[in-house]
Amino acid sequence: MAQQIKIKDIAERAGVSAGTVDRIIHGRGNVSQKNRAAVEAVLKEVGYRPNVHTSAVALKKTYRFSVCIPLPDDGEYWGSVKEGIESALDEYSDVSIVSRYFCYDQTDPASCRECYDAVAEEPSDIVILGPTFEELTVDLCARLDSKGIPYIFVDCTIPNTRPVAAFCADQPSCGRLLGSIIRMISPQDKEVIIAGRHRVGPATANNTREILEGLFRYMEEFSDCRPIFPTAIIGTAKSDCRNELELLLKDHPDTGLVAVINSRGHLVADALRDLGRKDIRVISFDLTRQNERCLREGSIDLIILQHPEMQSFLAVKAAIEYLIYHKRDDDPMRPMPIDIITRENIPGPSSYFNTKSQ
Amino acid sequence: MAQQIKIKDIAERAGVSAGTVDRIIHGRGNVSQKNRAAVEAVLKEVGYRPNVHTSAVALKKTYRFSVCIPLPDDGEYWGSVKEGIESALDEYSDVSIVSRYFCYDQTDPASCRECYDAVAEEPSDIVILGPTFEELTVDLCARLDSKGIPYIFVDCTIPNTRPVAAFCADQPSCGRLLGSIIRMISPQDKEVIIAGRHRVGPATANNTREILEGLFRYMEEFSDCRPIFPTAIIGTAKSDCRNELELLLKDHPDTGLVAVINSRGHLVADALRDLGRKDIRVISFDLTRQNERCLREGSIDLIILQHPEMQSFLAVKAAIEYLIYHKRDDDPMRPMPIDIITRENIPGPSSYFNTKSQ
DNA sequence: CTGTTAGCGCATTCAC
DNA sequence: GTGAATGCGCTAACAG
Repeated sequence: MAQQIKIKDIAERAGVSAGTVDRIIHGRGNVSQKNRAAVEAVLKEVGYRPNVHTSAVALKKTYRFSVCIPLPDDGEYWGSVKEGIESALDEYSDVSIVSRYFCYDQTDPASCRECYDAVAEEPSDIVILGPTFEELTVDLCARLDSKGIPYIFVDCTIPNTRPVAAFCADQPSCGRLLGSIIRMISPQDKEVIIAGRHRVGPATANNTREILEGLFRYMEEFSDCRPIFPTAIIGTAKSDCRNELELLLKDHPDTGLVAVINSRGHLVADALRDLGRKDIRVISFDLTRQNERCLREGSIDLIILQHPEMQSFLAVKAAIEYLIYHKRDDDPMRPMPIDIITRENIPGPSSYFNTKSQ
Repeated sequence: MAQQIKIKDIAERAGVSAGTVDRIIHGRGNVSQKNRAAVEAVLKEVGYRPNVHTSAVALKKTYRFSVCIPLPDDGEYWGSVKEGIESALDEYSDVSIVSRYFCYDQTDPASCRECYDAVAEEPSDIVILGPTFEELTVDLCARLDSKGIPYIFVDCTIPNTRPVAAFCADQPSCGRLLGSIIRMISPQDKEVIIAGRHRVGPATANNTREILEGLFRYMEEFSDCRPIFPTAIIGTAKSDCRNELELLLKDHPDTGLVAVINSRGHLVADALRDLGRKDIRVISFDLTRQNERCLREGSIDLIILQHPEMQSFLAVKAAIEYLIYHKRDDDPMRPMPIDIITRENIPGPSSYFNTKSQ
């Protein structure tokens, strides 16, 4: 197929040695203007693509990956992120990587700051970053930039940073998608409750806000469904959720659908079950273990999913490609798919990209 | 991380040379019982995993891939399959592969037979097979088996064959999924039309039949929606579709939804538009270019999608892994995800697995 | 049957 | 500043 042209070939064409070509390719300096020009001409002409395998073989360097994400609870969102990372490290076990996790409490800016400080001090070759607090992250990225440490975002991206890549779903689209689903499945003449607390203040992540923005914009365009009540009923504790929900339903007995804009749909589903309201449909984000259970039980109807394990898998892959040959795109954004999951198409346990054996 | 143990190490441990170990790993014979036992013991103990890169480097063999699929029209289903293959060949351009396509008319058994004959004669290292006609495929596979040529299925699997792997979505689940969507979005007190011709006879592919089976089984379980009319209105020609649809709607004016069980949803959508029936919702399978247009226009509401380009991408990947080191699983099935696509989550043009550059 | 050896393409070190 | 030389881990050909 393609890719037959070797470094030696272009060396020959340019009338230099392989070593010189290599120096130019890797921008390692110590090359005369004349040779540089000659080689670059050939390089441009032939469209050289290095052989991944031989590079990897020759480069016996061990790369230091720092992974900085919120605490990954098993079966929860960030747990899936971690799984994707592990699975990629396994898939690419032929490149020598040592990974180190730095995890913070995503509800606690202080914890995040502390964690970020550690990351900034760590001598990493690359950082994979699942950001929550915007300002802190901008700060961390500036520090990494100044130390020349590249970083890759998963889950969401942060303005005013310079990541190598960012793997995240478009949040406003998620909101619009939610809107369109609501329009489609909301029982006629019923009210809809939008549930999920939107943390406020400068320390907040964008995702929830962007989802809501997308949703509301969509709802303005298609104003053919009953009024919507943005509320904040989802506390961490089960009882809170149930009580708030009960109060709300007293005011709005004609509710036909609850849309949860975070991963806590299972709390709502269970609360509704306890309240004996089987007639109310539930939509949630994220296929956490609890949500999957509710989906199977039928107490959650739909899940909107932005494959976290795929995002992190691809992040590791991109990191490797960046490090081995300096693959850098102008636009770091890697738009990730958004899926709709029902009981009938729950994805299997093994991620798609991994073959089964081992 | 893992993968530090080299072939040389295990040779040392077993008290033999690297060459012997290699012979055993590759089942190339010419090894004494004693040495074989010793090496296999060590092998099992240490859980050796060969280094992909060095294998690929050392093996400068050029692999011959034969791809045998229905004619890939641009923007249609099998066009996506081809795209996935090309994209994988590009991704793995560092292994030397020559690919050759053998395409047949999926509506014509004679064409398929002829094509299969050519494939059976071709000296391939591996065959990637998108089957349509069951009996012919069983026959081809038997011939490939007898010649020792491995094969991998995409899109669907065929009983009584021995593929290395099979990348396909579970069709009955697709049917059940369709059922659940119908239940969710079908307007109350409206009828539902199931559209799509189910070719009959021994030469038929399974997919459509299995989808229908899944759908009907699901509908039996949840009999809370209005009667369904399995019909066969979708001809190849536009005018046929429109006429048949018009007749049908005369008998069933109260139709609220048409579910198309193949990729021809756009024909129905356009026909409904021509008939001025904007009130009828449309679901279809497969995100072909035409269907994507209708989705954007709003004339198709939902698409059920079984990422054809992902299936074929993974098929090529599996083929490479199988050839380079004889990775073979007991169960060839690789269940593929099924997605629900609306206007708001149409996947981007670049497939997920490929990074953008080059 | 078995050990030894050459070489895959590239990155890097070391003489020149 | 530059070319030649070495080795990464593995495969396959070759010599015993």
